[in-house]
Amino acid sequence: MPEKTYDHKEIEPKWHERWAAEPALYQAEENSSKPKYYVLEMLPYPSGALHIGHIRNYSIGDALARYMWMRGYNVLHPMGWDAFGLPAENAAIKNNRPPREWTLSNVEKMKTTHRRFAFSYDWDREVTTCEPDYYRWNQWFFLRMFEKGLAYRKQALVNWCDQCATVLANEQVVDGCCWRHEDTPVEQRALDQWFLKTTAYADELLKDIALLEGSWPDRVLTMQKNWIGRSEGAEVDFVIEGHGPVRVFTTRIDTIYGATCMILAPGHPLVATLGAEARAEAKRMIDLAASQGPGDVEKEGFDTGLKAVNPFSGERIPVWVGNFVLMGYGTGAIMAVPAHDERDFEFCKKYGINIRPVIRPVDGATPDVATMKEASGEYGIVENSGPFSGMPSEEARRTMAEHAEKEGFGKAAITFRIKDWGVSRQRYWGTPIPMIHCPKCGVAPVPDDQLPVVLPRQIQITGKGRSPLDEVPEFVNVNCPKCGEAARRETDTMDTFVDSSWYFYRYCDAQNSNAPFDKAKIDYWFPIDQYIGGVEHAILHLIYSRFWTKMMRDIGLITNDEPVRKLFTQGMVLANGMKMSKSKGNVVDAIGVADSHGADTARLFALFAAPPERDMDWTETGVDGIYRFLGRVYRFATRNIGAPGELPGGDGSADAKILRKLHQVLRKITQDFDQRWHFNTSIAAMMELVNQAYLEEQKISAAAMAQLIEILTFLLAPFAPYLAQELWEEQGRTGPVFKQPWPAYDDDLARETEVEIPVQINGKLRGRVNVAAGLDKAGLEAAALSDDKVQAMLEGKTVVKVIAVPDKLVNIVIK
RNA sequence: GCCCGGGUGGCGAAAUCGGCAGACGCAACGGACUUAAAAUCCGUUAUCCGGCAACGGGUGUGUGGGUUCAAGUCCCACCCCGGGCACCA
Repeated sequence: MPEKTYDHKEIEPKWHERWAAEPALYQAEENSSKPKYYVLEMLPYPSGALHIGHIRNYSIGDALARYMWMRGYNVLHPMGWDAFGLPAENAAIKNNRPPREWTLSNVEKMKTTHRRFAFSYDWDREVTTCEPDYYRWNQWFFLRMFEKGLAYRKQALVNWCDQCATVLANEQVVDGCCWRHEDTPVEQRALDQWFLKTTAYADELLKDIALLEGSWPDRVLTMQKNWIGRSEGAEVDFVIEGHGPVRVFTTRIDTIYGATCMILAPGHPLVATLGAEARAEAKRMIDLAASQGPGDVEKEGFDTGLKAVNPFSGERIPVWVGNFVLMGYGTGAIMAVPAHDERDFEFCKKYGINIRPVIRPVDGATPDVATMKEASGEYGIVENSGPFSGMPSEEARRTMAEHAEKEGFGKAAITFRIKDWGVSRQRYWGTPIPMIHCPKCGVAPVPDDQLPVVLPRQIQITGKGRSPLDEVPEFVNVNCPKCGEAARRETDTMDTFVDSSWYFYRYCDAQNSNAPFDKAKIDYWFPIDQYIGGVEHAILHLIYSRFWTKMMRDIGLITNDEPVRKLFTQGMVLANGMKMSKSKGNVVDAIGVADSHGADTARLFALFAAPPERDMDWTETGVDGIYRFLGRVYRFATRNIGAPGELPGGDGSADAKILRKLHQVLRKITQDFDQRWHFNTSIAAMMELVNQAYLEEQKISAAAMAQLIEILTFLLAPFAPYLAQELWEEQGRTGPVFKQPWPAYDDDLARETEVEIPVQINGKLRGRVNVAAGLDKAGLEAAALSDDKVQAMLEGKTVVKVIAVPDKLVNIVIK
């Protein structure tokens, strides 16, 4: 066949069209005898355009999906849209376009790009979270959780901008001010909001991390452990004179005799009972903390004038309010032990509060208050602590907690850092929370048969007022499902993390209109065999998803404990060494690359430039290099397909050589897929193969050439689907190449017959010998020692030792 | 401050189990083809010293130590870069 020039503009549109006419191409089989494989990339937000960061993510998943098809699996590879969220509302304000219209048009654009890149998605299972057929199940789950006490209502603080008269999302707060009013500081306001009880699963979420070890990245598991933040200690009541008991949480009850004051969080309920001045000061601290964000904040506080009684010692200590005490952790109140806690030390030093050491280091003296520069948090021997003096810290922690429990003023306790999940958003573009507020009956759930509570489409979004839904009377005004009287619908909508917490279950049964999914289908497909996405979702999305799975299991919908068997987090894509961002204007658009170089080139380069877990740099010249490679493959294949069947002249050594390389590369790539996922080296291996094929082209027999081209086509199939399919057709074959069986490598063909062995003398490379592959130690040693050059170097020296490693090297130690 | 990654040619990187450091690609340079250029094909390219040369020798994986016949790889100490968490009592 005459050589053809590679032109992606001819090949790609041709197959793009043909594949569009085959809707079943990437469908998962419903009742299959094959083993299943569920590969999933994280649900994207439909921003309107794919960039090369997406391309990298999907290229990894798609290569894997296609490989698993070739390995004979029933592959589920779905895609959908995380379609609710703030950008649609912002677009509505800016361009006066309805959020739904804006979102769905973005979905269409992105879907077109997905198809352009030939990602093998089963679009029959597409999930769009802003559509009622999806979000009705968010509501349904919410009701189930409400029934079980897992969804509840309580007051919580929100960011408030006075100018907009609206609630701001955290990302709308810039430097403590409103994003649209740069000189309006954000205030904290308390609103009644809905929460999901993630803390009910805190223990299990932590414990089951053990099930994920080895198949999730360690750092993700570490982040989750820290996020859950289990901490063992004790709770103790201090009686505040004139007020009654206030409970503190401490991990160091053994230091309680060293407590010299009690400190309340500014948001502690007791603070609300103080005088106007104190309340104003506490409010100022709360707003300041919210506007400063995380970071080093100077500790400050004030004395309330109240006294608390230490239940162990009977000592009266002052009660302070301190900005560094968090209302959201423990009980919102602490006992300050400045001698043994760094933060307490800093605070007490600043305000001249007493410091009293009560722990002596095991191998040292009790710290001297006069010269102390810092707190000592070490365990040691308890002293100056009444009957507990002399105990080691560990023992004292246990004994003192038991004592507190016996006396009725405390107990051993475990506290978690993880909080319940606040799901209320004072927004329009989200799932309506299916609740009704009745003046008579209180909060009443919407009955199941009235689901979904549909978002009204005719709506004015101005960015002002509490929630846009409040302005829609036909939405708000309902009759109470209990008493039938006039009532108000809940106007908060759900956090979009709700949508992404269970979408991968819906993929298994996306059209079901009677239930979120059919259990039998979940039993077949779950867990997800391989989940691929960015590490930025290590905590929120992946913890919420785990929580949701456990919740669904406990209401009897599924049986699995964890949603994801294996997790892979790919690295970021940089553009010419810089992080891509809209503000820098260096976002590389996927369509642009597909136009200029083709989808295959973009996909291949996304995998070639670095190992997938590491950050990679996108460079135009690098992309050119991949394009050249594909051109080399195509020209080589086309000119050699059906080449005249002449046997090689000579001994056939060129055949043996190229087939050896071919099977070595096939073995390497097979192993890369099965174990290591270093596709950058897989692609490098293909390049080596093609380079060698160019050099030996004239000497290869027709039979070897046919094998070479066929296997090379298979090797390309997971990475460059267009080119692989085109080559498949050029070889006179039909059907999708990615449904062909993956070839088995032949170890015998791959075996080297002769190897070059480096010979070292005292660890330095001094020569090389050619020997038969697999030659044993003795033979290797003999071969090395008989080498002329080695002989010369050994002249007049004593050989102390010879290390010979078959097929690797020989090292001769001499004196 | 704490917890993860990472540091290898001019650049992206490779070296999978302690065994030839720099595969593969980019860039650069040289050659072939061409009237010419592009494209393509073939080469060279860690670095220093000696040599016209083939070649020979030294150095080299952030720094300093260590283990070993042998260290990019293992151990100890430290420096730098990136990311995450950050008053969690």
